[in-house]
Amino acid sequence: MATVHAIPAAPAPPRGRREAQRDRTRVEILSAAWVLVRAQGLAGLSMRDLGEAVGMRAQSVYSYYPSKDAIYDAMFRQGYEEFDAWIAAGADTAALAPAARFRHMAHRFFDFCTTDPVRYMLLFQRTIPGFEPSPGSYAVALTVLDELADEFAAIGVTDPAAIDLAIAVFTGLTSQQIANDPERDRWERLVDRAVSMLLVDLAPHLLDRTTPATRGTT
Amino acid sequence: MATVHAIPAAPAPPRGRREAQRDRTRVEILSAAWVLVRAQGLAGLSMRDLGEAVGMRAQSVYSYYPSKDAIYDAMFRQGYEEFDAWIAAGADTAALAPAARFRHMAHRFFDFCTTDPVRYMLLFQRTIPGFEPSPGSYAVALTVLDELADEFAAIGVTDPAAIDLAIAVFTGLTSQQIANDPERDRWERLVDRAVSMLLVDLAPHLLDRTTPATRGTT
DNA sequence: GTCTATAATCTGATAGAC
DNA sequence: GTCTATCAGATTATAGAC
Repeated sequence: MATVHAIPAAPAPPRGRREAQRDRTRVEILSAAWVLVRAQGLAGLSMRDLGEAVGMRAQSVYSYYPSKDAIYDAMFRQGYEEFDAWIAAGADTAALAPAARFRHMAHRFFDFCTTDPVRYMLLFQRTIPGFEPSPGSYAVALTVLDELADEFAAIGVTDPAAIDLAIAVFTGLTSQQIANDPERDRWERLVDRAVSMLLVDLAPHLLDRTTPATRGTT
Repeated sequence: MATVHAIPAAPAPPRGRREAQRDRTRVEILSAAWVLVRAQGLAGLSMRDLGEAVGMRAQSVYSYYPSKDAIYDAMFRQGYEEFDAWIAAGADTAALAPAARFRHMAHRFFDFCTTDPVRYMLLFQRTIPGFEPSPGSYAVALTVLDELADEFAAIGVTDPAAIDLAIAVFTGLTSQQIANDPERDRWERLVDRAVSMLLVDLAPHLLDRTTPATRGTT
């Protein structure tokens, strides 16, 4: 219902102390929402608990977010902004050879997902009942995924199907790890092997020199 | 902890008409639960709706299942029994060459999952709030997964890590398909490519027919 | 075996006082 | 901006009549 003109990842700077305080509270609420959701599951978030967690009545939360879905939406957006930051943080691997860089990226992606399974579910699965991201937040998601595609391009992989395949492989490993062995590393140990396997298929030119093809090293 | 001797998939036969009718009603309730869950999501199941769907009051459902979790548990078990039947139905591919059989199996697995996304979530993801399968149902799941491992063994793949990797790849493709492109085939089209890729890694001997095998024989 | 009645609790959300 | 009060409903589950 509200005007959804907000351009992705471009929050207007607060205009005064009032607005600054308000933004701070919004951030605090969002942060509390993440804590609750990690403890009770994505669908288990309730406005009551959320209010209590920030020292308010549930009703007061509505002064900051107009609905529960708006909170999910803000979490979705924030999650993708974190994913964006994650991508940017990988820039320091630009010096690595493409194959090594790909391997590095794979491990980092796996870590990004498994360190916060709930965030992973919110961003990459459709597990939440009636929630659909707003156009604005979805636009952020698409932008970030485009940047991920750029990362693939940087190591010479531009075929969209190849990128889909690679992402599917890593999300598959991730979700198996989260669902079936959350405390250990049964699938994490397969990341290297998956990388080698993928390289053969989608970037064989990267292997034409000295082919290390290490398997199973952690 | 409990005696896990209970042999999966061996319900005692009903002892009389009374019990037969009761079992029929239980089946009817379960079937209605699947319908509801497909429409409203796994977590959206309510006893009210379920009762209404079978022409009862919600309270009467408790005469057949002692709790909502018991219904989830029965669905979990039934899902794995269907998966078991799915495996058995693949026996007619025994005549195929191993690589072709593997390919066939991959496509069938993808179909099994995508034709009922909710079942897929219940069986292979941990998306449901507070539900844990009972020891009995979990034993069924383990048995069926063992049979799946036997299928891999039949085409010469016995390394547990290799099986984990293959399953992760196919569940990854599946869940991407379900979450991001439910009406079309963006990831389904990648199944063949994934199969080829996997074969190179985990069963190269199946591809060595035309080249001098210098890797050593079995 | 199904019902009515109801407990006990949770939910998201709104109105309006201060 | 936070509160009280409250709506209007949902939920699972139990007790006991018939």
